[in-house]
Amino acid sequence: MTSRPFHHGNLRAVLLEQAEVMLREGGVDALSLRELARQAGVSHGAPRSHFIDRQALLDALAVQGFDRFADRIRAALASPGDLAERCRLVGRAYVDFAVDDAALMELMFAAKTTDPAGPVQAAAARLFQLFDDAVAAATDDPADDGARIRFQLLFAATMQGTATLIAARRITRAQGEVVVDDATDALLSSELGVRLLPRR
Amino acid sequence: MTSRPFHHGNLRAVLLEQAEVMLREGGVDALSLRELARQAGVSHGAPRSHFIDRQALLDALAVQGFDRFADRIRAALASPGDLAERCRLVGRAYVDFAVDDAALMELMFAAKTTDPAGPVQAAAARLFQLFDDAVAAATDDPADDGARIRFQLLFAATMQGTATLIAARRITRAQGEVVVDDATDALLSSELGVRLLPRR
DNA sequence: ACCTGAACACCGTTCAAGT
DNA sequence: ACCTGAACACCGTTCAAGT
Repeated sequence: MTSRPFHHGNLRAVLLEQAEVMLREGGVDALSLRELARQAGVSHGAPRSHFIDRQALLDALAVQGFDRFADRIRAALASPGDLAERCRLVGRAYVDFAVDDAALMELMFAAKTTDPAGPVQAAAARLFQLFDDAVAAATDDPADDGARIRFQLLFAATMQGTATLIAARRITRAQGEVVVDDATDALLSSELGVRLLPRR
Repeated sequence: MTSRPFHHGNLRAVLLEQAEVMLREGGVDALSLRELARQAGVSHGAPRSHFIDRQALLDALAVQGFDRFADRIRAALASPGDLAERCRLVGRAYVDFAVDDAALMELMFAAKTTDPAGPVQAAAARLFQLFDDAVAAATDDPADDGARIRFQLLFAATMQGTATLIAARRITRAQGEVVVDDATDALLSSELGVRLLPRR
């Protein structure tokens, strides 16, 4: 209702905000620069001043997405409870985000942005660093880098895959929660899990 | 070099074949009906006789993809070796397919086709039925449907996620193989795995 | 520095018409 | 049944010009 606060300084922010809405409503395909410009009340050439092309806007959305994702994971990691319980919570936060923002998630993990030095890959690295730190803090053997990486990759892969199966409607959300719990149990009781985190 | 064998009966097949090439080379975005028609030497309206719209062609590609995927999994399941070894092979076949045909895989698991009675979901069901049959054949407790489903979902999720992480260039292919092996070990030695497959 | 507006080349989709 | 070709509405991108 409130008319957009003018389009002087903040067109970039307005475009990003509206883009996220369009993304959630119609997926990547529904995201059009011209439509975005129309909604913002500017000419179709205006976005060019802030995003060199469509991919640049998608990249910016991906960076935002990774940062927001990281916030959720951080919150789950900081929750009370023992290690297994916190693992489950992180897993659910992972899957919840990936399912609720499925189109954004697709964007984040689409390999369009292959540049390893780019801001998207950097934002992704910040997210995955959280897992690394969390496992490092919980382990009895902080020096065992190899096992730590293997453990967290296995964890991330399982959650990522669970989210994909839900998004593809191969399984329901409820089934997804069971998978998360089963995965947590299997991981913590595996050779790798016991080596890193003997507590329990 | 060989001029297309005319476009009488087989335009549909020609379009699909060429579409798969374009898909592999440039991703979904690079797939244009008009370009496809141009390559086939027909007018831009011709594809309409075989695919009602672009999505219909994408769906047909997805169905083909699931069937080809199923062939690979079947081959891995039929290979010699003990259960753990066959699990690893299936996992690698899963990840290999998903990485080599990343764009096709994206198409297959994109939720565009939400219709549960559609041919895409049916083709997907045929694939996942293979996992179900394989676990059922290997288990000592064929009646435990719940555990079987949970086990195979956990397996599929892990492989799917591993493939996504590789495609997103978060991990290398070599790291992916380690994840597959670790996942196999963790799954088979988990409570769920031991319940179903006590051998070993 | 930011935005406008015309221009260009490319789409998907529809549909009457041909064979 | 299958294909043509014009028509329509929509894109992304470029770029000179304005402020």
